[in-house]
Amino acid sequence: MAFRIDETDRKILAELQRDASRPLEEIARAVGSSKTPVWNRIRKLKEAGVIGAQVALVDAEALGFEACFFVLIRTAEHEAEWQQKFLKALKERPEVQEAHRLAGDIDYILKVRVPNARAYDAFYQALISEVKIHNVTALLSMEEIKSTVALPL
Amino acid sequence: MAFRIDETDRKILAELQRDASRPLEEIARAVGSSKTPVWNRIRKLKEAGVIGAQVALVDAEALGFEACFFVLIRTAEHEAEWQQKFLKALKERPEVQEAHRLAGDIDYILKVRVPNARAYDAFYQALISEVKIHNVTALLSMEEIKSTVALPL
DNA sequence: AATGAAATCTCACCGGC
DNA sequence: GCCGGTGAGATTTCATT
Repeated sequence: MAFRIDETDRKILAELQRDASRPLEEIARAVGSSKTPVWNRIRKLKEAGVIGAQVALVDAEALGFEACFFVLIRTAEHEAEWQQKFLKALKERPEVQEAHRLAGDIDYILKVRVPNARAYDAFYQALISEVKIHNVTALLSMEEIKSTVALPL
Repeated sequence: MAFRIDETDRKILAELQRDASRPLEEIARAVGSSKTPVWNRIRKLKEAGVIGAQVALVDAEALGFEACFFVLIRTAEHEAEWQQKFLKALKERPEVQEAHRLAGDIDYILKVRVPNARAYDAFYQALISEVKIHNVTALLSMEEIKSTVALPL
């Protein structure tokens, strides 16, 4: 199911991951080709779902989202019904930017972005009132050293 | 320093975080305004750095990036020189999508995206040979339940 | 099949009101 | 804040390799 990518596709994706707002002609020049072939490749990559949405990145700090937590979750429950409810809760809460189910000791990790510690506590209280959770550890970020959505192509 | 945002700005940012490829007129309609005022607001938000780059989101799975690790790091070293070297290493490695310095017991958390477990091991070996690290725990993601860059505006 | 020229059409951007 | 003009650039077609 992994989409077949050649070197030119790879370069195009790398460019679009960096800055998708530039004119097609500039992208084409950057990858050493020209408009039409690059445009056709981009179209195919979009059709195949390799390229998804095109979004504007917004500065969290500038808007006062000063707190970022990584939340490690252990649960006693492993029934399908409980999991359904838990996943639904995560997907519905916009402060959850990432949620992964893990292998091993810890069952889930979340990345939660909120204005301040108080807002995190509100989130936490709401979550544990919705679903039963065995053990929670919150790691508070002091400094965002690096943050990118770009894949290492 | 937090930029002053009103309700209309908030709606505009929410739209641009969802899909920045739509024509200005559509954005304007979605936020209940019209082209000129929306355009002026977007310009100001860009000048203020609230809106950063515009990027294409690329599907990691479709390109064979099947493995995602969260790496918890404890270190004995806390001197400036060591930290410099460590941060530099993280910033230079493209497989590190996120890196945060933490408060508390664990010093750093990384999010590392690689094609497979072998590639993670290569990354890990390279990292610990560059800088001395006291203790590392890798959490392997089995399932990406949610992943968004959008802030909960 | 891939390219590049060229034609058309959409829309960002900037003026007047 | 609305309206409309202008030109850049996206999208399509076509001739060429």
